[in-house]
Amino acid sequence: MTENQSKKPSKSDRTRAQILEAARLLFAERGYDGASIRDVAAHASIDPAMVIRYFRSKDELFARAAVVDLKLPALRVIDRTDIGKTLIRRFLEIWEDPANGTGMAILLRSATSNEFAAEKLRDVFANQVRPLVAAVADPADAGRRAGLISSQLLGLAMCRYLLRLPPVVALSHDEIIQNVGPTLQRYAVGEDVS
Amino acid sequence: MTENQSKKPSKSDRTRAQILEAARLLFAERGYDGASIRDVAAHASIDPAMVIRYFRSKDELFARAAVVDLKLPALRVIDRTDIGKTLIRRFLEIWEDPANGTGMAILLRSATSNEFAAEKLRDVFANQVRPLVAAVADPADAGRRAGLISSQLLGLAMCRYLLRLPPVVALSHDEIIQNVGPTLQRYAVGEDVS
DNA sequence: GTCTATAATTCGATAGAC
DNA sequence: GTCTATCGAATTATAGAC
Repeated sequence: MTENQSKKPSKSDRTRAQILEAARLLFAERGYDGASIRDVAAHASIDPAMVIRYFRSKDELFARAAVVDLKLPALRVIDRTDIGKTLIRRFLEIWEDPANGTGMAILLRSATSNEFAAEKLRDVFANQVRPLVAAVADPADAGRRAGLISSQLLGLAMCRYLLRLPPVVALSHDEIIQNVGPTLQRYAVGEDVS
Repeated sequence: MTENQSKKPSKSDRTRAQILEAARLLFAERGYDGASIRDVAAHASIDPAMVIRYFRSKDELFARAAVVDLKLPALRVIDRTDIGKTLIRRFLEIWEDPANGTGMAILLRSATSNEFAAEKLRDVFANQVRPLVAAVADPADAGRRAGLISSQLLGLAMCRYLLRLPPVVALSHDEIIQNVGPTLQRYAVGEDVS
């Protein structure tokens, strides 16, 4: 934070990056409790003490690893009549891209048993998903609509990428877009009730 | 298993039931890793050694606690035109009933980081959800349709009961039925693609 | 049937040599 | 900057007294 604001990729930086990469991989695969500092160190081929030296504690390491930027603002200028398909396409891009998909997997894998992860996931909803919905729908309904959209998308992620339910894993991108797109379209801009 | 097939609720049986009830509550709230045998014992007001004596191991205790019977076969004789609303109503009944809701919470809370829980949840899908869908839809499509239905229902459970996303918690039963019902209806018997 | 005492691991984190 | 050695706490599980 003090010295390296421009060029040199010092050895410290590379070691730190290696630790963080190993941590992201293991947290995404096994969750917070299932990935020990010793596991992370072994996967990064360094000593466990180095993990603490660079990140102070396991909690801080997890906090650095659990960073998500869905880059949804780029979707703001879209056609309201196609928002359902646009959302589900972006969802597939995010989850099947190594960087963003890993970030979401880290949060979702631990959110059921780790309050910090749960809070971070609620933050992603409040700061990234809901504002997008508010931009295309009545702001008064945005919370409820964004909640319904999130319920479908988190459930799909659970079944396809974490729980790996065979029939959901087997779905092609086109099948997902054709089936889930209309659901999201209705949740986002369809006529609502009471 | 050997002696008590009829009447007496012996002290053993009562102790065993107390342990199991405490375990179900804590597994549902904190997940497999978060609920220790010591926690369970303390909550049942007995000694930790008793938990092992009655259930042999933590794994076996979890297996006994993670029992789910959704009682979906009772839904088989329903109108195809109303299956969406019927399913979402049954979903709300299950999750907001202390017995069944706790069972599902136990599985879902741990399924992301515990392979046994994940396998049990896949079993519930294969043996309880999918057969119901196969009874009302083309059996050739049953897996895909049941997978889509599960993605919406598990996602709703995650957002409402585990993650507790505020806008989803705030939804009334009627709002959920009105919004999610049509989604499930289309997944169950709507025209499909590719 | 219940509890005390403890074995055997595993974990996160620290101290200090080099 | 990296590693060895280890501490202290928590865990599951066992042995045995009462």
